[in-house]
Amino acid sequence: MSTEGLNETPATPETAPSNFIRDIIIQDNKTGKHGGRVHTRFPPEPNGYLHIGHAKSICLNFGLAKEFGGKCNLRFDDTNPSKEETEYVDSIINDVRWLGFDWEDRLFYASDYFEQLYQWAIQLIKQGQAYVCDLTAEQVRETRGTTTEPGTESPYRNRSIEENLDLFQRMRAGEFPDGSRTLRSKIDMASPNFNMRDPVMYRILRAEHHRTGNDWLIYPMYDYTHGECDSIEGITHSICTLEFEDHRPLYDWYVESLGIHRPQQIEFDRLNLTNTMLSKRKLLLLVQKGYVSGWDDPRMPTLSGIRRRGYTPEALRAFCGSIGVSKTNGTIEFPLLEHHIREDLNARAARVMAVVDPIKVIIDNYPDGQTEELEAANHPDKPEMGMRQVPFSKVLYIERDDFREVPPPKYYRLFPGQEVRLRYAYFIKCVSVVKDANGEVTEVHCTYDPASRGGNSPDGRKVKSTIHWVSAEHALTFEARLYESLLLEDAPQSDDIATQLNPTSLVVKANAKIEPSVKGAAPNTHFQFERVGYFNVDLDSTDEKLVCNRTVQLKDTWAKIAKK
RNA sequence: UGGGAGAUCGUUCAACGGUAGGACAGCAGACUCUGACUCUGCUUAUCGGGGUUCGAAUCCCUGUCUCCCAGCCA
Repeated sequence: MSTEGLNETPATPETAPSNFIRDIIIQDNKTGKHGGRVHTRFPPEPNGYLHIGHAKSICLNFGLAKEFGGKCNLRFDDTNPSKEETEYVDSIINDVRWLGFDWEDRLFYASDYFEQLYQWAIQLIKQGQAYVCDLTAEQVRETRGTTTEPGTESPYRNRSIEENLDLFQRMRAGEFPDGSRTLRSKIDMASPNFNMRDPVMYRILRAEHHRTGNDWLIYPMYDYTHGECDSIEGITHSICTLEFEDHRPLYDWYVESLGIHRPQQIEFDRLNLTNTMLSKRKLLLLVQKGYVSGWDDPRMPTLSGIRRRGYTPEALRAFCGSIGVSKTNGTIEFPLLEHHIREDLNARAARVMAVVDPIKVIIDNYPDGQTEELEAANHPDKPEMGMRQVPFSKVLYIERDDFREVPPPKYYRLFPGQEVRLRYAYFIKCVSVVKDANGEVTEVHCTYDPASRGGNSPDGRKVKSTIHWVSAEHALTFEARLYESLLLEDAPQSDDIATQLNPTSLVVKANAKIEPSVKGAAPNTHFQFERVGYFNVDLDSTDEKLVCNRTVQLKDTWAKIAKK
């Protein structure tokens, strides 16, 4: 059986209300501000893997472009070679594509523009708006001033244009050691906005760049780079997160000073999720310190992690559409994400019976050695997904949690004297139990009602509960990986990640049992294990050993009742 | 105690001077061969104080609280 190639279900933007950025675009189109054009971009730095926070930005940028008949570029903001790697570039390309977006032939790199940026820097020098500064990093910091005091001007601020041109050219040529000089913009050391206090445009940095190799010894800073890249690409709306609000005056200063196309920077709030780390720096730490198996560990909030966990692009897009866009600094509750993956998988995932924590059930009055095939629906609401045969025999496994020797109040499942239905099979009644030396129940003995074959009794008798099962003889043994949040609930925010980790974020059930129909299912096939949760086949699966990840549990009303 | 940006149900997004609405969560019920799904119902909000107005979440003033900014990171 296979659910390969789950049908594409369209994201539902029409269910999402408008947002302030959409309103700005509508207004701009009305006034003809950008000639009715909409051109956005998603500009990650290739210094880590994309996470679900990036998904919000991706959906926003590509989504807006699509909605307004515009374009969206993918551009790598690769101006700091010391942190960037090709591995990250590749993963980002893969992840954006997986999410379902297409930049066509518009894949760019800030490094594509290094020469142009250099020429523009010369222009600013010639315009008297940039100068080479010999101050050390520490001196620059000391002279920057404070929130209440203005900074002091660099003694090198008034060098002649000729000297600046010469020095800058020699910076590029490699005549000076790393960190010894910078090119700075000549703006206003007394500005209340620190970004305007003669910001650094270029630093000397001998580091191999993942694309330009050792061609450059000087690298442009983000602020000097971003607006110009947007400008070159004809970006109309440059959408970024809130922390860049203070940078907007500088963004504008560069494109205006250069006299080039001026895109419009708009800031929105970055995604925060309860109980979830969404900082590249901390995620890198988790990987480096080995707290997770890698960037694609299914507990990671990276796109590669949640993909491996079994989240679908459709669910992610629906989630991103549902959370809205604003400037409020909020935190989305994780259950909203879970709602969207359940909604998607409920509609599409094939049903299957699997027992994660097995306990043996023996049907005393069932003939020894007999096997029969029972018919089961692959999806309760989708007959077109077909039926399958599930083998039944005398010895079965059921979920340990579906049997209690002493039932708590409102417990509908199996206990001595109680009759339940085995899904698609028979009514069974518990008659006795066998225990080991420790008093643990090892076997539950039942009798079945042959007249109830298929799951209904001709006498109209009702049972309170239907439970899932597998035939011991026919079941496949598999490894179920049960995930919980990587972080402890209410973990205090701190850099000491170790103390915040949930010790049960991964529980491996090596002896889980599943019906034989799943044999050979391809990696990342999604299933609903009935009454347990949504699972997908993990990459670690082999022909000999099936490994499944629990994507998310089914909602569990019983768990709530039991708690009370 | 400088500058920038915010504040609407528990959470989040809407309402753009004219009935405060949706989603998630929660609660109660119906249905059910998944205690799932689905369906029904319910609870709960305009940060405080002033003003303008026939009418204010929306405009004005004022106070409070939260977030961001002093990398040669992005």
